[in-house]
Amino acid sequence: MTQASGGGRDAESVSKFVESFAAQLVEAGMQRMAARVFAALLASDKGVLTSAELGEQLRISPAAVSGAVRYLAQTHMVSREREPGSRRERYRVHGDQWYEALTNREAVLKRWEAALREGVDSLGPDTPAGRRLAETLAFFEFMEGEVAAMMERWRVHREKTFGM
Amino acid sequence: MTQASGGGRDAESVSKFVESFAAQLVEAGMQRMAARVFAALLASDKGVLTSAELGEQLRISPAAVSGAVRYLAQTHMVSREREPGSRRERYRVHGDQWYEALTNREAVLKRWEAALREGVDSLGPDTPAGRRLAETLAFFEFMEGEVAAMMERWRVHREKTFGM
DNA sequence: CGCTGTCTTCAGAAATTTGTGAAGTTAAGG
DNA sequence: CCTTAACTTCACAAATTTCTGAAGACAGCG
Repeated sequence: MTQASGGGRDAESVSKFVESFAAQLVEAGMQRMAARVFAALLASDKGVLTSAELGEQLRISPAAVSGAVRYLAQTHMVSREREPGSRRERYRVHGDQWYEALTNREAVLKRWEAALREGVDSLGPDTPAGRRLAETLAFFEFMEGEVAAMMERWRVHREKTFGM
Repeated sequence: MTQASGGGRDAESVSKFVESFAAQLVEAGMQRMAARVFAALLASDKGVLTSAELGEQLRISPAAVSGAVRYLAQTHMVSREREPGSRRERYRVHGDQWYEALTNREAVLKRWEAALREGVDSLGPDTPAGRRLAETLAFFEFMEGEVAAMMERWRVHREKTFGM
């Protein structure tokens, strides 16, 4: 049997969750196919699916899977594994790694900071606009440190709550 | 004179910063016009511009300004002010309010949490996938508290650094 | 060495998003 | 009230993005 009672793991329940969570991700700016693939992985039993499984479950072409997976791997939301002795590839969501990646807007922050620094510079640090930019810059610099500390606290909290 | 020496506030310096900062915002998912309008406000002397000024500086139609400003106001990145005794409207970036808004993904977080909760429920809390979703949910709940505390620390830090 | 399963790349069709001009709405000023 | 400045809404053209089928590349296997 695929599934029996109550809180079911039947195809429809899974699909319902996948689509609704993906919709949230899309709204937050993620590409649609990437979001759907990611949600499908999250909802899978092992946290691992092959390209074919993804394609079948989501009803999308191999090309779409390929594109989505490339994006997800680049942003470290999933990792790819070569199933040894086969040309199949498997994609895995690492459970605790992906939201760290989510927080890893670090690269993004760095670029924002660079743009702001240039702005302070070119508008002049003593102009009102320059001061405004400088304060914004300070905020991002502050954030960067805080986020790191926060993730550390999360790890501790996680151990306590979910055991290791 | 509009500007004299060195770190110039000439139209070109401003425009260069505006476009480059806007580009970063776009890359992070913001609509292009909204990003440009916002950057222009950030780089303005008073942090306030009228619709006409925005349109002229960015070379965009009133319709585009209107759309951008609506988005920015909805997300609390800027506030609108009726200039009293005139039909002009002015848009202001609040210097210290907008990045609080940036952090106010709270509404977003809430919706993610809702979707995850539904997922845990429908996949079953004792399935591997259910447990994975539950942990993710816990992460977001943890985040929500942390972000609030972090912003409080920023306010303190800000006072110290920039005076009150 | 050639066959075959699997992923990737590519060109183009389809859908979506974006920005504009023009018409519509609102309210200040005479 | 009527006029008119200022913002908003709307329909559409243009640009961009998205997804697919088909061809290509790569690597196991016989």
